[in-house]
Amino acid sequence: MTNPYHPHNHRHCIEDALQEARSLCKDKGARLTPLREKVLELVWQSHSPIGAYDILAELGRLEERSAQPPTVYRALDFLMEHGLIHRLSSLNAFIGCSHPSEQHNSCFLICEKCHVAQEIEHPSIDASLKDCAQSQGFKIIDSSIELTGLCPNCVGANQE
Amino acid sequence: MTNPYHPHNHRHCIEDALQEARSLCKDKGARLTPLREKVLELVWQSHSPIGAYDILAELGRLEERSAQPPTVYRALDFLMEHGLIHRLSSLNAFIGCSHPSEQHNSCFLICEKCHVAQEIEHPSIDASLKDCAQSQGFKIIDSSIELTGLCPNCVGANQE
DNA sequence: CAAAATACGTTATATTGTAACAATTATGAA
DNA sequence: TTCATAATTGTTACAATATAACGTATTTTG
Ligand SMILES: [Zn+2]
Ligand SMILES: [Zn+2]
Ligand SMILES: [Zn+2]
Ligand SMILES: [Zn+2]
Repeated sequence: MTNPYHPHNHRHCIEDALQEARSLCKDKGARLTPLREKVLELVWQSHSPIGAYDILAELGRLEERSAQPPTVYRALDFLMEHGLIHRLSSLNAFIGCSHPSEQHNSCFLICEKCHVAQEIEHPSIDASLKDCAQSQGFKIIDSSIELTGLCPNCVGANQE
Repeated sequence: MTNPYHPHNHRHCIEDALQEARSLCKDKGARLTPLREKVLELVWQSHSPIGAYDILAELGRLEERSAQPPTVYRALDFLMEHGLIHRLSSLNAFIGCSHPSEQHNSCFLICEKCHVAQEIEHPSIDASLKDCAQSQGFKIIDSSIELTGLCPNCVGANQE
């Protein structure tokens, strides 16, 4: 998996994500329409979360007739339902899922400076959360784990 | 600490929270004005998160001249700055902090059915998050950990 | 007291997200 | 194919959450 903090040919990230999405949707009989695919591509345009209205603006730049909010939100809903993107509630923004084919609870490290959000997977986090919830008799249905701070690239850099 | 899922005299929760807030603010030289205290009291009116506009409505019911959004948001900002309340970004809502005098990362169990949100603290969660971030070279500044599901009270109850 | 800082009031507006219904397109059975 | 149905998208209007900007009042400090 590509490290989002290092320079890399990001077209590969996009192409891989689109390819995997097509494959997953085909398997599930879900219709990844051109609009939905376009929105997914825009979400993947960087490793930073993007807002719904930014996606809307990008769509507007591309098409002659500009789309309306429900169009974008519906596409985002579809993509979330099928695990292709995640919503970061602390930012009201969306980001591509780095491993949509595996069932997982998402956990993000969000850099305050460069805005890269890395999805991490660490069994110990899942385990400790599950333990803790279980000890309270709480049944987890969904989780939102978002850690904000400084990524390895930015933690050393002097604040300007 | 009172268990929010069990029936209890909630006035005690409110009074304790207000008392501790007064004491903490006094120590820090922070001004817990009547307005800020009133908002804190409204946040503590239950163990469920409350939205800013619900607080606004409550204020409107109580005072003759109804307050405006900035008034409420400023009070909420103050209360957050001093660790007296937390914001649950997955709900766009606010809840009283159960242990404002201790430095901590908040972690919430939010019941989808009864809407009670319990703040939990478990060293193993903090440890695993810190470990995980550290292994990536990421410096955590703030965390938002919100687990949604069914609380012990509701997990057994039949869905109506 | 006067000056400065802080808090609050007020108006307007930005940002994010949905409800409702119409038009279109894809799907699948007859 | 052809019609009926379901799914998707378009469109309008609006709800819900949050903030900018500026003026007024209050508190603090010298
Ligand atoms: Zn990339
Ligand atoms: Zn960074
Ligand atoms: Zn209580
Ligand atoms: Zn419950």
